[in-house]
Parts: sequence; structure tokens; C-alpha cells
Amino acid sequence: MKKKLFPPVNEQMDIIKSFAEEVFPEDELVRKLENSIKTNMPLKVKLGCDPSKPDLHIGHSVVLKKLRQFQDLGHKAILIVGDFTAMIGDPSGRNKTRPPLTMEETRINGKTYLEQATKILSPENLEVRFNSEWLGKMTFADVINLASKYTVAQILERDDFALRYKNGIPISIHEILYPLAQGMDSVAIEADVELGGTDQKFNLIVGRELQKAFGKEPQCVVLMPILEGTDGVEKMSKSLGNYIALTDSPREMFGKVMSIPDELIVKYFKYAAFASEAEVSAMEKGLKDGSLHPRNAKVETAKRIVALYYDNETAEKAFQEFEKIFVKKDIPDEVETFEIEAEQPKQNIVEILVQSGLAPSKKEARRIIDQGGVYVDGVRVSDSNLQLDLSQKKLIKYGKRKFLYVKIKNG
RNA sequence: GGGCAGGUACCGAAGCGGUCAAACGGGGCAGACUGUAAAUCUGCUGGGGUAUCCCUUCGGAGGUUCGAAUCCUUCCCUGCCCA
Repeated sequence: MKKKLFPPVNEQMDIIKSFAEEVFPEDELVRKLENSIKTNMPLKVKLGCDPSKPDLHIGHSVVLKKLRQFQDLGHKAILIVGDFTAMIGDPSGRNKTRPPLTMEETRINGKTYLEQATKILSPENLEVRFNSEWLGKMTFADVINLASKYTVAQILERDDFALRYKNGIPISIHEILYPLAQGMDSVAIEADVELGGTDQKFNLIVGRELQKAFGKEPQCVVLMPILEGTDGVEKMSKSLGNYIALTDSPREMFGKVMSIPDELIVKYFKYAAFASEAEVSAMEKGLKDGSLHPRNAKVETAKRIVALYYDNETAEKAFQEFEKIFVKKDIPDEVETFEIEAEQPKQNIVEILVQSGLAPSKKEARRIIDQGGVYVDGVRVSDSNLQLDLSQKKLIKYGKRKFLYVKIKNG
């Protein structure tokens, strides 16, 4: 056994609490840390992940970064792939029942998830567990026993359940079982700490309660803020389409950050760009006294975020590219070319838009043309009957940000 | 098990035999203005077609009618109340 050195408790606590929304119970956490130093045993830090949506976005990065900090402190990150619970569907923050997934789907997604998560997490001090490992083995009697540990009133403490109940929106029993199932994960792996977004507070507390009920030492809870999506209102999520994926291209990533509302700049700088406290307060001050233009703050934030997932040079390039397109109204450096298969070089513009995938339907293509949203080689198209000669490649701009070269496929 | 109220487009919600592809609000998209911000203004928002034309859609399946989202039958689903 290698001897590990953990930093002093107060240092650890400072790091753990930095940027966290809530950490509780603090005294228990302090005790756990002291004990870990004494026994030279790392804490088990649990993070549940939902394999029903394998595309990670920068909203997820907030909590992943916190987990990474634990790793850097020498603790052990345990990623729970909720392959079993995904079949239930987490009701958190939803006013609707989620469609369950099959086991195979969740397995595949779990793998994708991990690949992306390690962009932030260290592969060391990392353990990945699938919760079907223990949940799948439970008998009905086990489930009843588990269910007996919690009451309906306790479950209804959670606001989204309470709200749905009040508004007559259906709540299925399996959804009620979800927090219990997730709590069992904590029991099974004997988590010392569980991480999550503030929307997970209820679930994490259930985990704590269940650990107690099963005679284990209860976990401490670290809650991170929820990052709003690019629309600035809803929480970032794939289904709402307001997300910035970790796998987005530098250009997309940069552009999406630039489109966030001003009110979110600092929050993004803090939680998505992982700026230091000093940098954050400097930005806040600059914005407040007017010495820093919001746009520049946003540019800085966007660069930092892109650099995290790529590198500084790429981030700089993404910025240049952005300037070029939106400030100088120029065309992007790299535009894909689509080759249309047709006999005639002359093609109808609507047809081209649909075939190249720029427009989802002819109806919409016409609509956008009528509204003045289509340009060919920099010239606005005013007539949806326009015939384009595609023997030379033409640059089409569709809407605000879609660019594509189109030409006829020869031979 | 009984009674009542419901299931409409991405969401909420009108419509209750033809003038309904379906009011209105939200969201989304496009344009103007900008900093691809916010706010504001304008337009669009099922699909096909260059025309007040056709097709698909109002929980599912049948039926009545010249004609149904609107009436009838039946099935499925949800909420509330009673047991």
C-alpha cells in the first residue's frame, strides 16, 4: 500500500465548499475528513449519472469538476451508472413521466458517458459501477422492505411531487421508488459523500436516510448550482435544446456561449469556465463599474470554455472565426460542401435547401426565403422559384448561422 | 366497484356538425435594431403544390351524416370524489 497524503482538513473543506451551493452536514464531513487522514483511507465520493442521455454538456461539467477536485484531494470518485434506474426515469425537475429505457441502451450510453466524463475527471481514483449490480438482484420482498423505510408524507416533501400531486398530474409508483433506488446505491457502495445538482437534493437526502435505516454511516451531501441553458431561463438540458455539449465543435461551442444572456456571463465564467474566485470577482467588478464591456466578458468566458475541451490555440481560432462571421459579416473559414445528385446543373432553390438538409421541408424553405433568411453567394434570395446553376459551387446561407457550399455531383 | 370531470398541434388552452390546419398565450424560427445579449417592433410556425387545390392531424377503432375535432357506439388513458 502506497502512503497517501491528504491536505489538512481546513484546506480540504475550503476546496470542497468553493462554489458549492450547499454542503451538509459540515460537522460530519469534517469528521469524515479527519478520519480519512487518520486511517489514510480516501473518502468514497459518489456521483450518479443518467445513462438515458449520454451527451454531456457543460451543465454536467459543474458537478464533474467538483468531483475532480475530490479526486485531486486524493479521494475516490465513484461514478454510478444508473443503468437500472434509467429504466425508471428520474422524475426530478420533470412534470412528466419519462419513457423508460432498455438495459442494452443504457449500457451503451453508459460507455459514451464515461468517455466524455473523463474529459474532466481523472482516470485515476475513479471507479465505475453499474447499479443493476445490486438493484437487479433485489427481490420483491427486498423492495417492500426498502419501501417500508420511507413514508408517503416524506416522499411528498419533494416539491415536484407535491406540485404534481396538487395539480392532478399523475405520479406513478415507480417514480416514487426512484429516489429509494438511487438511495440504495449509496447504501450499496457505502458512500461517504454524494455530489449532485441542487435539483438532486431530495434524492441525496433519501440516500442519507436509507444509509441510516440500513445501519450505515450516512453520507454527506455536496450540492452544486444548476446551470441555465443558452436561453438563460431553463436548466441546461438536451431535450430543451439549450445546451452546449462537451463534444460540440469549437466554433459551435464558442458561438453558443456568445449567445447567452448577459445575466449569465458571470455564472458561466464561474461554473463552466472554472475561473478562480479572484478572476470571478474581477469580472464582476469590471462589469459593474463599466470598465469591462459585457461582450468582452463573454468573449473571455467563451475562450476559456473552448480551451478547456480543446486548447488555447483552438479557442483563439474559434474567436477569430466568430469575429469574421458576425462582426465582419464574412463567411466562415471552413464550410462543408454538399454535392447534389441531379442531371441538370440548374436546380430550384427550395429543392436544394431540402436536399442538402438545410431545411426540414419545402414549406419551411419557402417560408425562410419569403422572410429574407436565405442568401446565395452573399445575395439575398427573394424568389422561391429561383433556379440556381450549380455547375459552379454556390455558398448558401440559411438562417442566422447555417452555411453550406452546394454544387452538382458530376460523373 | 360506484359517481363526476377530462384526453385538441412543441407546451398551456379555446372550439362543441360546415366559414377548422383549428382562436389565444407561451415557446421556437426568420427579419429589423444590436454586442449571434436583453428589451422592442414585424412576420412565420402540419405536409405537398407558383393560384380561395390536395393530403395528414384534434386519445384508438368503428358508425351516423352530403359533411365531424364537434353527434352515437366501443375501447384505452388520466384526475377528483365516494367505497
